[in-house]
Amino acid sequence: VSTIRDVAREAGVSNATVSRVLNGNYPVAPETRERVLAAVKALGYVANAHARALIVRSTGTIGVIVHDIADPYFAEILRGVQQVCDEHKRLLVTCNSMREPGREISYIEMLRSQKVDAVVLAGGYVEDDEFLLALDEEARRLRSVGARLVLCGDRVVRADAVTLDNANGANLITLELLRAGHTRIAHISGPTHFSTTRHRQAGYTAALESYGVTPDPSLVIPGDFTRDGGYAACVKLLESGLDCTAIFAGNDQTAIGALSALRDAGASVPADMSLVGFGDIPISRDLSPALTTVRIPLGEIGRAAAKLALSPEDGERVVRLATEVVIRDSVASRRKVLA
Amino acid sequence: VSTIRDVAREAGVSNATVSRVLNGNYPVAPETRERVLAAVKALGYVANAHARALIVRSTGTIGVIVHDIADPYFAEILRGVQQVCDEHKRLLVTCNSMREPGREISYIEMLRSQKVDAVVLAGGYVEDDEFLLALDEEARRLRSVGARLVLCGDRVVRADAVTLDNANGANLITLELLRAGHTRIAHISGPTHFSTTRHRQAGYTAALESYGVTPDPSLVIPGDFTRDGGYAACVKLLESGLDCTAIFAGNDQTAIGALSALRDAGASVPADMSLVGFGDIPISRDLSPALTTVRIPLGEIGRAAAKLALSPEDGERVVRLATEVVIRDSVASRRKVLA
DNA sequence: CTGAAAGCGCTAACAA
DNA sequence: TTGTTAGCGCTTTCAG
Repeated sequence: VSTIRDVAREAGVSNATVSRVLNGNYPVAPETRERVLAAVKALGYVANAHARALIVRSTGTIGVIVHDIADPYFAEILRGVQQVCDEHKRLLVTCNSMREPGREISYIEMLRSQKVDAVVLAGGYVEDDEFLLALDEEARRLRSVGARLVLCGDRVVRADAVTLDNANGANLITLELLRAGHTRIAHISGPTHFSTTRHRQAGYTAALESYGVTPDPSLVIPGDFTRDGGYAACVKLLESGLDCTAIFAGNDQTAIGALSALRDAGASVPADMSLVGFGDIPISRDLSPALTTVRIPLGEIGRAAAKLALSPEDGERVVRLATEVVIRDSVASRRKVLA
Repeated sequence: VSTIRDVAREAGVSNATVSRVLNGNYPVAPETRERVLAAVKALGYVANAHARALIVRSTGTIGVIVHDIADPYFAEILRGVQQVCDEHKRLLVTCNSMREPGREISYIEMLRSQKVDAVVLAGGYVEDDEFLLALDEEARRLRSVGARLVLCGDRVVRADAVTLDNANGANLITLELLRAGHTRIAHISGPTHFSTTRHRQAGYTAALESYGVTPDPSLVIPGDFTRDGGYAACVKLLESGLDCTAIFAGNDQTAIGALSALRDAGASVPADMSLVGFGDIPISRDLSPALTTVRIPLGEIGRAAAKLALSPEDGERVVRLATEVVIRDSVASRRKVLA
């Protein structure tokens, strides 16, 4: 429990001198400097970050709120954020909202009380007026103390953002299925009220229409972006007896669940059923069959978000990241079958 | 940027009264209370956590250091820690050491300056004297300010710990392979100098010997506990032309890499090669074939560690968690083949 | 180059 | 029940 005073006494100087040595932003005699450093090491002294934060404007801390830390999607984003934070010697505070919008607001408030330099909100946002209003208000308050809110995904309120063209990605991957000759394509969607869910479904529908196939509402099964949700949705799809030859899962976790459901049902992928996902989380390539999916530059999202969070200039910047289809082995061509 | 004084002025009371309303640990007239609460809401006031931390003993924050946030192994532990922290309304600060011991020490120091109530060190520890000495010193310092260090894995220094019988788990899974008739069993191990690596390898060797098969050093290939490391090690194993019928991967990530290497080499699992892992991360059951592995109660480790971190009573407590073999589809019986 | 002193925003005695 | 006041440990003018 040693304070700056203890170090000062040990080194035979004033506490102001110790402070100057530690912060290195002021001239100090080399010899004095040595003595102070020796005292610091001897006592294992580290400055009280809170006392410091009371004075200095920046705490060097940034907060990030994710839906679920153990979901590879967020884990990869988080790793990107961490990377940039480490490079800049910033501390990262992680919070799990478990997909509860109310908790996200509470966390922002908590982070605000911690005087973080910025908060990164990673993940889809529920499209609910009350939530959006509260979020906007928090963004405003953060701004009023020189801090920032950075959104990842869709820019639902006025704030810095790293965005993704979810609709386009969904369009492209659906087109891939269409091009392979599939017309009865099921879609396991995400949680309702999430902008991500809506955009991906929109891209799917648009692709269908652009190919002249009328979207069949009974082919879109609600999911929740989790592995178990994907499994359950796929079981439901199979039991319903709906005839489809391909499934577009709303995200990779959902695809993983669907893949296992298919396997458990004795259906072979892609021979009996083609399957695609969205996200390209690392495990996708190691699945059997390796998953054809939409690549989201997850790490890049995190890095870009962290850079926005750390750069002091204000003004609602938007970084737009591209998605691309990555073809692997989970789609079979129906043309060949027909030929 | 409103302070407690602004709220006090707005409500027409003193700052002490505001403090009492907010902390709710002192009698305040209901009518006054209402006025204060109204002012708080109107101003969007949240107390400055740092000013508070300067006075109150506990900051309600706990820090956790993991090797890699995006590794499912640590992500699951982290989720457990988060869960308990949420239940107790504690803030969690997450740090990534990227497997660098030096960085772990730096992080503990940083967390100490943040006056966290405890730091949880999740993951294997390098068995290096300098590191261990530094770690022990940090544990002592943490203790001296009423904080705690909680270890997950092996109890390498005097501190609270959640331990795991790695040797036993490795022994059991190797026995499983032996029982299926395999005698030429390769082992892809972990990073050198990690206690976890050593213990798992020891369990493997012991199992072999208990079955009367002499361990062949050329069958243990160094790995690094990552997917790519597992892939590379497996390729090396295949190229070396060593005859083995089964592989015990040091952890599941390694097994995933090995599985892909095997697939890419055209070898079928388990028909051509049996494969087992260690950890039972969630994805293990979704692999093809589903992976036979050693189950580690990852979430439970996190929860137990968090509980130790939050419980004030001191005194180097050790929570011992059990591992168990979970049989899935990646091991083939060689007896049948011979029969 | 170094020291003395003010004060960051809050809580906790101590008074009233 | 409420207000006044003394710090928590640090940084930062302002003197010297």
